[in-house]
Amino acid sequence: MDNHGGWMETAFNTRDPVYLQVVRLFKERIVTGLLAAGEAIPSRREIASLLKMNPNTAQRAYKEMEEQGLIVTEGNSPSRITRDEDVLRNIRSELLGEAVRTFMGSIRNMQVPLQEIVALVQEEYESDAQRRARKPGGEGA
Amino acid sequence: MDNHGGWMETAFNTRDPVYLQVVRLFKERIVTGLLAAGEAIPSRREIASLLKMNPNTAQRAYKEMEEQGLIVTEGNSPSRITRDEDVLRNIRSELLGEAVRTFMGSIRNMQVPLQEIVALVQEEYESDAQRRARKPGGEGA
DNA sequence: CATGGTGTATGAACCACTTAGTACACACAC
DNA sequence: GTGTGTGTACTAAGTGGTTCATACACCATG
Repeated sequence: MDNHGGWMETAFNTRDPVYLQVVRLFKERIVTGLLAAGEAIPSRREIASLLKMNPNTAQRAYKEMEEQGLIVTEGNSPSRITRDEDVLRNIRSELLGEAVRTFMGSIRNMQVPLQEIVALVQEEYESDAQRRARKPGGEGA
Repeated sequence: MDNHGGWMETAFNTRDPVYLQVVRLFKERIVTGLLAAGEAIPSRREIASLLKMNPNTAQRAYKEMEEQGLIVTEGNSPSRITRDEDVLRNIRSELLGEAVRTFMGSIRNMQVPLQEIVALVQEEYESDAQRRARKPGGEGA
């Protein structure tokens, strides 16, 4: 594997703090099963190198994950994804719920009929699927 | 009317720039018909006072709207909502499309089935409606 | 013509985040 | 023990964008 576990293909936006985007990145990889409970993750310096960021930013992201109970670190061995199934289970609904609430909140004042919202979501969903089909994307496992 | 046209009831978040939130606020009021084509809007200093912000922030918001063709200003008379129907028509789909794209993009990597997304959206929609029912909210016109 | 309103311009101040630099304790391999 | 890797901690500096403070030109009104 020459893309170092798929970390390279990541693009960050300039709006949100990078360290939070890293946290989100890990959460998404956990949700999709790319990262399993108890699995070792790259060191701070390594992930910083892969993601082309300052090691301190990586450290901040890891610290944040540590505080959220997402990863655990003992001694100076590589940090690992937590084995707490409750925590892991909650990530998905947390991310999903947050996204839905943000979305609905952003259009709350516009009085959009539910039917129209659903239609737009479906439309975008299929449009997404098509984009995915054109570009192979990375489903290696 | 003692709430000065309904401007007072506005709450801003600390995440996004205030001036952009103001722009969005105007767009929403246009979409919902609270602001009509050609209608005069408050002066920079006035809106700043109503919204409790610095006049320069208001100025920046207005400048942004000016550049987007949303409002027009001639001389030192009050700025007005544009009469360009094309522009006005596009605001709704612009806001809506942007929201949907952001939402779907934020959950893209999680491989959530369309069915589940729709269910969550419906759920949040009804939950919203109930919140709205409890608190009268402001539908004065 | 002075006063008070308008829109406009400009530079300083501020703030969160990022980066940089350095340091320390620990552990494993040679 | 030396070297290299790990996690951790702290301070300082830089950066980009937002907001604040102030000033100016214009126009209407009295």
